[in-house]
Amino acid sequence: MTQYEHPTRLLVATDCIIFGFDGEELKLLLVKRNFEPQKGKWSLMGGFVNDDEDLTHGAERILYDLTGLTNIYVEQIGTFGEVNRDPVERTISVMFFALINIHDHDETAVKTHNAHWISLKHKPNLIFDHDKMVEKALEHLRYKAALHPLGFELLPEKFSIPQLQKLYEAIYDMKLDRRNFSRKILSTQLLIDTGEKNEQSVTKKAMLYRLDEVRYADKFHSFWHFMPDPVM
Amino acid sequence: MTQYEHPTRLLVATDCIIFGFDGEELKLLLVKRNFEPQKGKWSLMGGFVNDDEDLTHGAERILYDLTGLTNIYVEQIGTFGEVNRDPVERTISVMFFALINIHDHDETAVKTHNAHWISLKHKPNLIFDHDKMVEKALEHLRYKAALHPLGFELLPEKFSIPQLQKLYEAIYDMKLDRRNFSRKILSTQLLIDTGEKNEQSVTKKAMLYRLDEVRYADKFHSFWHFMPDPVM
DNA sequence: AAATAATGTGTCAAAAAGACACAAAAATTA
DNA sequence: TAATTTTTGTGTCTTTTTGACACATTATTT
Repeated sequence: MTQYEHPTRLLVATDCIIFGFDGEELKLLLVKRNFEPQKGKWSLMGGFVNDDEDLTHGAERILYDLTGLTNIYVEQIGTFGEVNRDPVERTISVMFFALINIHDHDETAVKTHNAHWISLKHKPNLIFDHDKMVEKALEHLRYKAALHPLGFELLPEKFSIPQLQKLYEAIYDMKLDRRNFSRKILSTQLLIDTGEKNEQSVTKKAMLYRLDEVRYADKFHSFWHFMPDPVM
Repeated sequence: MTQYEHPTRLLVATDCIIFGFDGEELKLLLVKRNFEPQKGKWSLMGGFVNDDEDLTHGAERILYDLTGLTNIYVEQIGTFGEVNRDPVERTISVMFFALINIHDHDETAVKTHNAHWISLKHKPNLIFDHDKMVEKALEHLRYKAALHPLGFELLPEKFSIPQLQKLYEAIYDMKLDRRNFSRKILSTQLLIDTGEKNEQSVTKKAMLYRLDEVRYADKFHSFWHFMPDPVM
């Protein structure tokens, strides 16, 4: 047997929902399409899966093309396959969720693809079902960041606790108590004091920490019950 | 435009990982294949996605064929698409996770498909990457059942707290304290006392409860931090 | 009638979470 | 230059939740 008898073969694509954080707002890397179909409209970055290519490889290829980065935090978060989701031709799309440190990306590559970092709060409408994809990804981020310490993937190597708090406040769109936040974060023992201070700050300079990589890898899969219950 | 120019179109399948609980053990509904390829071997129930069929519809069709049930708890849990995962021909497989009350299924339909309920602990090796699929599904069940009250989907309409505890002990393969378990379950206020008792029991008959459907729907998405931290 | 097995409920101490206050650092302004 | 403002770091107190454990009840078996 070299082929199944089933008649239907479909286009398979990967679409990447790429999150970044600039210190204030949660952002998405979106593409303003300068090609058909839907030229001029906003969309996620995606591409078709090749014959000889694993799904994850396809996603990593796209992410590398667009950001110049490898070793990105990537997760598959689901597959959309409704018959009419793509008006041109039926396409199955596997969604990948990526978190990057926004300052690390290759700006030239981003420009080449006509991509832009857009604040989630000002996200334009996207083509096809890409809005639903973003929603799914955001839900996943909120779900997972409450249970695992993956927020660090969005921050620079050295960061302060107030910065981390701003990130969590951006993810959940809510205010947190500074003192309880700090206590909870420090109790995880995931942070190592660098001895340095954040010189960019306007007022009191905050202490900079870095992630304890060993402990992070070790504790990543243990639930940490971090955020208060999201009543979804 | 009626077609994209990209050359590669692939077979797309759905595979269903179906869990049931008999009061003692967690079970899987598996198929002993009486067709090629891999005739005689065990596998998950699956099928190719048709031209005019949504992914979820494909999964529900398979589940209905096999169990005679509709309104099953179903979730998409991921997509496997490695180039060589199916030795016959490259196939993308979208996995669906289903929880059913084992006593409700249609035995004739199950027999017709040469399917059997197999205890997870005695699961045989499955074809292709189906073992990895089961592992993924079990991980998902453990993850989700700790956070959402979805265990009830596996129980009959009326059930006792000790029955529920046995289910959780089967899912996590660990013993729980009876008194603390009961307290935590009752504090959710998801259970309604039916006033009846479990007459099948050999010794003291346990009180039977039923799910508060309204509260269940309402609270499903709020995290309930149910199990102790699984140190995965 | 005593022993056994399973069920229902209660107590107590430790840990975690939530609410809140005060002091220190660094820039701004009066 | 001194007071003011903003941001940061740390501590306390109370309430809630958790984990460990004991005892009484029900129904069957010996």
